[in-house]
Amino acid sequence: MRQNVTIRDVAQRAGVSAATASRVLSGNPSTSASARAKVRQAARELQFHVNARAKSLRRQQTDTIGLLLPDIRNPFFAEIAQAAEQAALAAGMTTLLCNANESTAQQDLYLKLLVAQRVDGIIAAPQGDGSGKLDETIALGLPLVFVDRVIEGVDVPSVTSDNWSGVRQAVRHLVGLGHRRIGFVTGSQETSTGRERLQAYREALVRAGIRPDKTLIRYGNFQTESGLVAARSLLDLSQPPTAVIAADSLMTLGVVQACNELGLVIGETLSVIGYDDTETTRALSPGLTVISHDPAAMGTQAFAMLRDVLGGRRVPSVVLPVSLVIRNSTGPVPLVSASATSESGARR
Amino acid sequence: MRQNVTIRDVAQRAGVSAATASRVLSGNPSTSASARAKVRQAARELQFHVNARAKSLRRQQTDTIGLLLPDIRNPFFAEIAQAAEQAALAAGMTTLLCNANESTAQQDLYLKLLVAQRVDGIIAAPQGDGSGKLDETIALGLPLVFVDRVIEGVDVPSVTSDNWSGVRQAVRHLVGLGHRRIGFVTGSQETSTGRERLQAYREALVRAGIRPDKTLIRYGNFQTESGLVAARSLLDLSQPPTAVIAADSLMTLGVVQACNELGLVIGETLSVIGYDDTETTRALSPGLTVISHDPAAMGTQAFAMLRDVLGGRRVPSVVLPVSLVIRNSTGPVPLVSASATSESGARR
DNA sequence: AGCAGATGCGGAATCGACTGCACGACTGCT
DNA sequence: AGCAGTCGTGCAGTCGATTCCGCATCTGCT
Repeated sequence: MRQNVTIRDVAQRAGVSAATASRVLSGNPSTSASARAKVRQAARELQFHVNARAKSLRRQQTDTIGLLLPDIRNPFFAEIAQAAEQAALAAGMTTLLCNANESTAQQDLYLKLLVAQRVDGIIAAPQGDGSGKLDETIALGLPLVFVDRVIEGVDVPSVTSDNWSGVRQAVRHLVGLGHRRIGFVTGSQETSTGRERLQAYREALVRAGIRPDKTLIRYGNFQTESGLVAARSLLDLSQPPTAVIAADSLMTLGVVQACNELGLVIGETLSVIGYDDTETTRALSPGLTVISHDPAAMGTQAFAMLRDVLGGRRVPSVVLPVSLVIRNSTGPVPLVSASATSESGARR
Repeated sequence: MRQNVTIRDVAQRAGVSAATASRVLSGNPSTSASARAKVRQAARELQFHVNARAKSLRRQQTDTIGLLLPDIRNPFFAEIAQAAEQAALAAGMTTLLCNANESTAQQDLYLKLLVAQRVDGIIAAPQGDGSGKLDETIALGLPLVFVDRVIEGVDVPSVTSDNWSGVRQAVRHLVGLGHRRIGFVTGSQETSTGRERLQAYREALVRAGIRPDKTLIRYGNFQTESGLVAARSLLDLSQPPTAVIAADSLMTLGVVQACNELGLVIGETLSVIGYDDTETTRALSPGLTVISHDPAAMGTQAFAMLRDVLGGRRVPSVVLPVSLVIRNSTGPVPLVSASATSESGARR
């Protein structure tokens, strides 16, 4: 049998009661030096590892947080995960990773599981409108912090980044280069980021005196493949856009893949602005102009906020700034538009 | 107070004993239809969520696995994580994510934590030579499965991919194109993959009748930055290689970044072979020739193996095949070598 | 009617650690 | 010497769910 060593065994070997052993091992100061020495030694000899489940049953606190993310394969969320998890570790807390797979159903499944596990709190990049399990969880009073995404209308502190400003800067940059037909590949409208970025795109166009054109908008799902499909479809238009903005890192990759497929020269025949400045985007050539924010900071910050909530403090939401990193994937409008030369030209 | 609803409350409301309530909720067949109905209803009304910690204390089983990976930001490991975690979820098990940060010390910290949490088993991509906590954990008899990486000499089933064959194919491909000065950016020698791939590189060169040249080998740490530094240094040689192989996905990105920086045309002035066929590599242009394996399959397989171990079955290790995906980043040796034109030419 | 066997249920012990309470020993003061 | 206060310790109860054991009831058969 594995791991039967209980605190009682340690106590016995040390010649003290379990109560004393417990006090020594949990650093309770009212213990004698001799008891401390004997218990520590016994624990070492027996390779004692406290049973965290039993402990948390008694203490009514698990030192565990849930981290509910839509997709860990998305480098943006991977960064958040890494940062949050390292911060938790430093605070002596364990992280339960929950990968909702961009599915509200699976998110609900995981929320149930987190409640059952009696995690002390949850950091989530939520999905959906807050109906279902998410509302229930909030009603339960489980400490919760949103990261990146939010649910409108619920009172939960959040760390997000400034989607409006990011997209506005991107559109302004393109307009400044003379673009007027700007395509937009948006993410799931089930998410706040998906909605906000799309809205920001429309608004920024209007401000620039351009009437938003439905045919230039494509709805993706934050996955590479959807970006690829969206871009293909945009570029297949009889009047294709001269620039495309993608609203998330993976979809950005999809757009770039589509350009490569079609042999477009990014930054010349087509301008592209991506989302998230990841190691990937930095490896692309030509360098990608991106809306950049700081997922690691978001993760760290989210954990700090959760600790505050756990500590009973009231914390305000934070919106982190974003910046537009201009590289070589954006340029002036070509004299002849993207695929006018090849396909749609032939179509007339 | 949050979540005080215990099974006793449910039992009371349903007018039965806690024992019966427990039996109903855990699907024990010896319950009457009427008890089932009453208990289920009461549980629903009270929003009862079983306390998983209490349950596992009693059952001596936690339905939780530990997933110990070196770096979740590495897309390769993110894929493994996602696959393993989804498989666990489907089996009704929770995943504790442990990000060792490519550090043996942190790995040990996490192993301690996993033991304290009494996870049922661990899937790990281990680090180091097995001394320290890893050996202790094995000695404890905690079910363990290695994924991607192994520790030599310990008896733990593993899912790995065929590093030897992958690198051999890569070298052969380059030699076939006429390359004889082939640089190699290897990963941490603290890992089995780091060691095997380097060894395989040396061996493949010898087989091809080329004497391995120490000056063409650079030691990275599986991070992008190290690949960048390594590639810069290789390309800065007075006799730079005409081709470079990178031994992991992130370092591959680093190598590509270095080439972009120096303005080298990948596939012409320098041939590059990367590791792992991720969505990133597929977005690069020119398309990257890569040694490809299947992290998702590794993750799924690793979980399946762990279940077998948990079930007391004896499972053999598995080595998954790899393939060389040839794209456009590899080409014949240029007439004038990579930087001979620019730098080293000027140096003479 | 009488009996064996099946079935559903409740009481109580249990998993492992923590902690309130009480007690004995010791110190320092009057 | 006597007393109050401090300190270290152990006993036993508790957290919430599961499960062994035994009892009562019911069914079906002779």
